Amino acid sequence: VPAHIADVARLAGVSTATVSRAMRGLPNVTEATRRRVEQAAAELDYSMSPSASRLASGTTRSIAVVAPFLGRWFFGQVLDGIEAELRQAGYDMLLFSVPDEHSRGDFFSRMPLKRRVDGVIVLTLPLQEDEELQLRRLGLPIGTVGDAMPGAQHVGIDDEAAARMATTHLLNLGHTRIATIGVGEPGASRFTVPLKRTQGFRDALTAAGVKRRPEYEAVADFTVDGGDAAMVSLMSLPQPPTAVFAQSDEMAAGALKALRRMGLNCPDDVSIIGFDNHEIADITDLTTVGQPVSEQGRIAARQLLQALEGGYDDLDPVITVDTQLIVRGSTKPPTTPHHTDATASASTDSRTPRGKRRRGGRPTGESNENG
Amino acid sequence: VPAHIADVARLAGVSTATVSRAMRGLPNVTEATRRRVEQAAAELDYSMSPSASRLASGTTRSIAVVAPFLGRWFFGQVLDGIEAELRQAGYDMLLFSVPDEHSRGDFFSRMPLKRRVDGVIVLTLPLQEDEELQLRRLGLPIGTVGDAMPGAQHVGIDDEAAARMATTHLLNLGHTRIATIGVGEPGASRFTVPLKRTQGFRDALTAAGVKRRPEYEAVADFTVDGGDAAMVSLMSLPQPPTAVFAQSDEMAAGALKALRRMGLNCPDDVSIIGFDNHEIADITDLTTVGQPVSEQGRIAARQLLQALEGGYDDLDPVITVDTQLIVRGSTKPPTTPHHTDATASASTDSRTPRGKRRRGGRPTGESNENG
DNA sequence: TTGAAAGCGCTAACAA
DNA sequence: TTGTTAGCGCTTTCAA
Repeated sequence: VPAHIADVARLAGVSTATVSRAMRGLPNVTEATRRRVEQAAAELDYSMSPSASRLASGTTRSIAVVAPFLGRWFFGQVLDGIEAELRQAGYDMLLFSVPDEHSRGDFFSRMPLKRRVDGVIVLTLPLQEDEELQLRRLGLPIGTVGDAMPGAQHVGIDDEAAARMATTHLLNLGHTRIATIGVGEPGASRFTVPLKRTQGFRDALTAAGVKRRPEYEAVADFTVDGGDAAMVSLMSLPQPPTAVFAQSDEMAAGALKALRRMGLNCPDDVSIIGFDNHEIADITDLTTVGQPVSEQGRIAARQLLQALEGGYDDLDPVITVDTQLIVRGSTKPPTTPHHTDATASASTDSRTPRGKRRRGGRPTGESNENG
Repeated sequence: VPAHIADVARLAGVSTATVSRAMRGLPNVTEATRRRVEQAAAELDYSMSPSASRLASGTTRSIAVVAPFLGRWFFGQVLDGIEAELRQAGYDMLLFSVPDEHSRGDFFSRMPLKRRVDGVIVLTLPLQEDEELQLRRLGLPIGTVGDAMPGAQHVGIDDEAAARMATTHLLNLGHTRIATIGVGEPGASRFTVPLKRTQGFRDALTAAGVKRRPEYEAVADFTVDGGDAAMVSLMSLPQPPTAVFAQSDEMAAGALKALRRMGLNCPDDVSIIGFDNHEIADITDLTTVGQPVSEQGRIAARQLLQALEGGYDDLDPVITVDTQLIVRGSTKPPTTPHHTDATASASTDSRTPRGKRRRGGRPTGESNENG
């Protein structure tokens, strides 16, 4: 039999209202009273009933997180960041995953968040217009990570600048036959990440005076297998690329797999640069563009909490975190041609510091300060 | 202004009690009435308040999942399985992560689950005695995945048999200098997985008449870096092993990294077998022991729901799922010695079918049927 | 700063 | 099968 607020009130010699105030740390309670209440609560091993509290207050102190997958590295990292921040603030975290069309349709039609949470964080989920509408009709503050949504708080990276940085790294090594893997299927979804990264890729080529070749832009779905298949088709071209910018480390890993199967070597035959600084990038010695993933989750959570606790106004609608070039063993100058230099240059503006070294003898990194 | 149950009742021309019954699909409602209620609810865009429902019914229709990390592959996979199962049953999933001593102490002392959930699933979290006690005092049904807890439902694999299978694979290739990576620090925690896997490792050696060497049992913490460090120390022995059984794919990946750095080749210089069939195993062409991870989450959730919905009794207290040897390119006979055969044999009992081929030309696999 | 009392929106007995 | 009604355990006015 759990203790009730009335039991605590009785033991502390105050009213239930005072217990409620004291337990929630409201300001209008004497220190002495608060202490007595806390002691009584401890003695009775009291903890309030969230349902009763929620019903009475109309606030849930819960946040929903909606993600397409839970089992992928990126989402796990973001979740970790969100969880840490929410727990610290005493909020509950409800998890919803919408991996396929079915669960997704179900989710958006039934909107199981309805009177359940105070806010929502959406992770890299390209929403249809009507889905967005459904979400917005909840009337809750919404945060997004990785893929922006008009009108919602957003934290992410500058995908275009990061892609330029990756591509420029390859250009600076002397490559000119550079392909990218990850281009979205035309009009397939509203997943904007590949659009932006492809744009950055093209811009870097243009800036370097390298002609864009459509056959060097391979569609893939950000999975290992997708990267594998894309690499196979790239290497089957009459003139295969000497360097590849994979728009995710998972696709890069697939590309490496494909090369191995074809008896080709990276970086001797083809240089590959990935994106994310996934754990497999470290393991496979993959040059990549690092982004602070769980940090983005933490920021998104913090922003949402801030919106809830009053300060809707002084909220940055968009927060952009830095990316960073991490050079490992998967990129090097092409075997034959004109090698210029091994330094990347892909910052958003020309004031970006160059040649920063990371502490502790880890790979050379260059920051891309934006936001 | 959201509609209330009274509004629906009015519109449907019934009482609130009937609305409640109809909406929850209770049996004692006429089809006609139910339809009218549902129409009214749809018309008013009504959805019940979970807090009110919980307060009145005393049941939360929520499950807590407690995990040490959210960002690691294994946990993400399990979560995915749990989430799918819970959502289907209309349960909410609350996530708690306890990555460090601080958050862990906080969690177990404040027990934020108290009146919040109907059941708990604990993922591979080796609990201290008092923590276990705290959990049990909640009086809720508890399920565990990966690391058992006395008195709680459990789903997992037969770690000993699986480790025997892995080790026997190396033995059958002709190796005799076989090390393992992942042995727990003596008495460090109650994390039983490495204990069991090490036991299986030793048993396989003994069964093959190979003498056990203490220096071939390297302590590591199931991370990439831990595997790396362990591999370095193994290869620095006067007589380094020719084959290594890493007790997780992440440690195996670390071992591969270490080898690469030392200028050694896998499998030419050292064979490595991992454990889990993590995505990196596929990527790095690693022979490993596969286990159905998200499936274990799904099963754990299903069991817990079953316990909640009445059938505490006819519940298997322990469910063991099969593991499977997945042979890839990281294991081969040692360069010099006596090669016997390339077939593994590590089943729990002698009736285990042998030499099963997986459909579709994937790597040879052998099932380890237990449970 | 504290207390009294009226809800918050539903569910579960019980009665019909 | 349906309705009536008394809670579920808090929070929040409002008054003191």
